[in-house]
Amino acid sequence: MTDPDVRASIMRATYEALCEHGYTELTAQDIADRTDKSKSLLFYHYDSKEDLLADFVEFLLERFDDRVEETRDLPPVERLATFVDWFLYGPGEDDRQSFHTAILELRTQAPYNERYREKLRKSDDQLRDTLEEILRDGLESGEFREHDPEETAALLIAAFDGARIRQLTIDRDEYLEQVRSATVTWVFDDLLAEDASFPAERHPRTLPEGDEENRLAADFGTRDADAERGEAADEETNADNAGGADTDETNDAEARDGDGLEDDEPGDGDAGDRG
Amino acid sequence: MTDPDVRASIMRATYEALCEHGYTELTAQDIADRTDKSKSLLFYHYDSKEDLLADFVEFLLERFDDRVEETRDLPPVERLATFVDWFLYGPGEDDRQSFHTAILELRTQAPYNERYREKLRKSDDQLRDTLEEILRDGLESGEFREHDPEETAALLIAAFDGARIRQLTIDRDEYLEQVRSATVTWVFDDLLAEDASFPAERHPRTLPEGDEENRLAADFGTRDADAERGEAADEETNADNAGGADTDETNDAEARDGDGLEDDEPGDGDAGDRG
DNA sequence: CCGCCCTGACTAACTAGTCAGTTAGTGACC
DNA sequence: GGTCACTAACTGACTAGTTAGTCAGGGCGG
Repeated sequence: MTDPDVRASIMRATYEALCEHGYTELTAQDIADRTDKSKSLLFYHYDSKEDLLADFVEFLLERFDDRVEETRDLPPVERLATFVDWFLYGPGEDDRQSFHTAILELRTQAPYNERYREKLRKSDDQLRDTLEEILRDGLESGEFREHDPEETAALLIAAFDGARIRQLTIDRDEYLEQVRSATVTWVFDDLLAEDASFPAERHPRTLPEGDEENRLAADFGTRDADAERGEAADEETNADNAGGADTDETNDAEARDGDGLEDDEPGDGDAGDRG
Repeated sequence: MTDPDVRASIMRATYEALCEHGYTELTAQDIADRTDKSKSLLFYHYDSKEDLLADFVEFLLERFDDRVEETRDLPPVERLATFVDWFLYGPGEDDRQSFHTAILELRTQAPYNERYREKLRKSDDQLRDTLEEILRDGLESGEFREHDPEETAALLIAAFDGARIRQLTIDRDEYLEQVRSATVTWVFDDLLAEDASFPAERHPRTLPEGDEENRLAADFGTRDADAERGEAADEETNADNAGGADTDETNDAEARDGDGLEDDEPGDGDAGDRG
């Protein structure tokens, strides 16, 4: 993979395909269909589908890094609140939902796939380091009471991840609000010194405009592409650009500055290859 | 499915096959191979593979119900401690691990599969009801301080589920201990009235004998079957009883009283069918 | 004319589900 | 006690559909 534009275009196509089909039903053809190139080209650039998906996870990590960087200047309490909101957004943002559903499927393959596992571990490191950094900063500045940042970080990540997973898988939206509320009660209110109280959600459940919920889609041009594509799609066995996703110039520009892919909360993995 | 013995035998085979292959790589043949019957019979008893798996989840729920019932007499604090241990067992119990890994894969299919989603929701109800009951009992008896049992239950389930998932997927065992410890610090220590302190883990990380970790396997005869089976297995395309799992009399007896399948912490689901 | 990007057509492997037919059991009737 | 009718349980062989990955070659810029 030499050309970064080609990569960006494949990554975008992969993102869209994942949203529409989920991970297990994702085929190489699905990805190619969202490109103006053929399926064969995917195997020209990548040795296997797994290879491609692993690169996609890598791509996600780069994005996540950038997002974390943006918050570095905020005071600990604000940063912590932002962190919470990354996880406990929505519900009601369909593209994000279906994307995270797909990523969750991918995560559950990690125990059987060392490549995925490795990437997801890296992601877990990033996430935990970030959160621990926030907590330590708060300790140093005296905004937070004495506590064990490592354990607390583990608890928060596990709780938020668990809430999201249950919301996605059993469609129980109440987990998001309840876990947020319980976390504030049991953890944040104690964490903060006497007078302070933990700030409320940034993007409240009722979004002011259709603004925030379009970020992801907009960054990747998903919505537009969907609209344009409409029917047309495919007639039998042609993998050509019927579903062409974008005009070529906007392609790399968009992909480069839009930040897409909210949180990616990596999973983890274990075990060896299957029998 | 009229004959309960046949069902039990299929359930056992499904359990074993799931442990060995995981959910996504599970084939009808894999299940049949762990039976002394043919693959065709599975489709005689069930309309589809999905049908069979849905029944398997149902089967799991029945088991879980029984387990919950067993703890009903314990005082709230004890029950709560037992509950924690159900989730945060191990690591190091390989059969449980691989089983839960497989079930996690199944859970992530729930967003695309109404049948699974429905069953998993039922399981979620059971779990939450149980935990809320424990918390309310503790409130009534004065053992627990004032709090919101619903929110607290959501937090605990999400945190434990999240910890387990991260342990399974990225193979980060530390989540189990850290989340347990953080939960005791932030939640249980506050929950309990002044003097009391939350009891330690029942089956400590270093198991006294090889006793507890064999429960699951023993109940289903996994270990023995594995050992007996050894090589032999299959030569080309015969689905006969080369891997016969048990002598026929022991079959139903075992399946009937052994309780197998520890916790099953159901996930949830959403969305519609795939495109 | 070389080498890179790219493609359509193909295949090899796999697997859910079907189907025509066999076997074993049960009861009824002589 | 024999045999006939009927049925539920069961099977091996087969099919239809799917999809990752290959390959021989086309075009084109330098």
